[in-house]
Amino acid sequence: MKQSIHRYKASLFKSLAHPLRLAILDALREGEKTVTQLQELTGGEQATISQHLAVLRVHHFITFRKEGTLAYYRNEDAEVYIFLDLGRQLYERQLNRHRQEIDAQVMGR
Amino acid sequence: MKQSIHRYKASLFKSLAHPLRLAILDALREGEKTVTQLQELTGGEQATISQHLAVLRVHHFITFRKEGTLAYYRNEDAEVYIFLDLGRQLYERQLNRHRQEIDAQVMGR
DNA sequence: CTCAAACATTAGACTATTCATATATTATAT
DNA sequence: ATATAATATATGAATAGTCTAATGTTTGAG
Repeated sequence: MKQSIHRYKASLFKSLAHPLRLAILDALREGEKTVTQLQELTGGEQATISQHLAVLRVHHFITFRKEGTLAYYRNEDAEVYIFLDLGRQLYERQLNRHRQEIDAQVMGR
Repeated sequence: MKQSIHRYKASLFKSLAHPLRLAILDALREGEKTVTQLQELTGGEQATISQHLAVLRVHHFITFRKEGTLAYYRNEDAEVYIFLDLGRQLYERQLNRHRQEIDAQVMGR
């Protein structure tokens, strides 16, 4: 049924729809990072980062390996980045459209 | 700053992260639809549909024209569909990975 | 002018997300 | 055995998103 596809797809989008999770994914573009490193790179609290990592793990965007007391997280599917980059194109076009709207309003006065 | 990009991008993803909104966008693939038609196609309540249409409008995914008492909605940026289709590929791969996980567990017993 | 149809908006209840705080857990060092 | 560092998890409060029901608005018909 189409509805269940939409439900699943929506949950996938939802799991990406958070600034900190996007920041984490971006940080992992350049390879493995520990939780502490991600904390420094993104400026989030330890617990908060762990929670967001858990969300990304459940959705198989990332995976990790333990080494001693450290946890090295890494991206699990490079295709996410194609997706995220396309998302970037999308919003850049939308920003332009938005600017044009405002310009039009200003000109119209 | 990167943070504001992540915030904006997250709000964009969030606006797509709802089953009914995805259903609406899918319904609009084949061209203009009135609110009543969208109601029939997606099975949502009138008010609910209108609210979700408003969300999609704010984010410039759709636009509309009025003709008499009818409102004809249509997609505003065809690139959304490239994006949505890529999303589909993403989750299909994840489903497969998930299935493999389960299989591995079953085999391991 | 009045009514009905199509749609939009508002208000409140309900549900889900998020964050911070506190508390586990695990591994290593002493 | 204890202490500490790194990470994870649980809990509750705050916030945001969603739905339903009711009300508004606009248009066209009669």
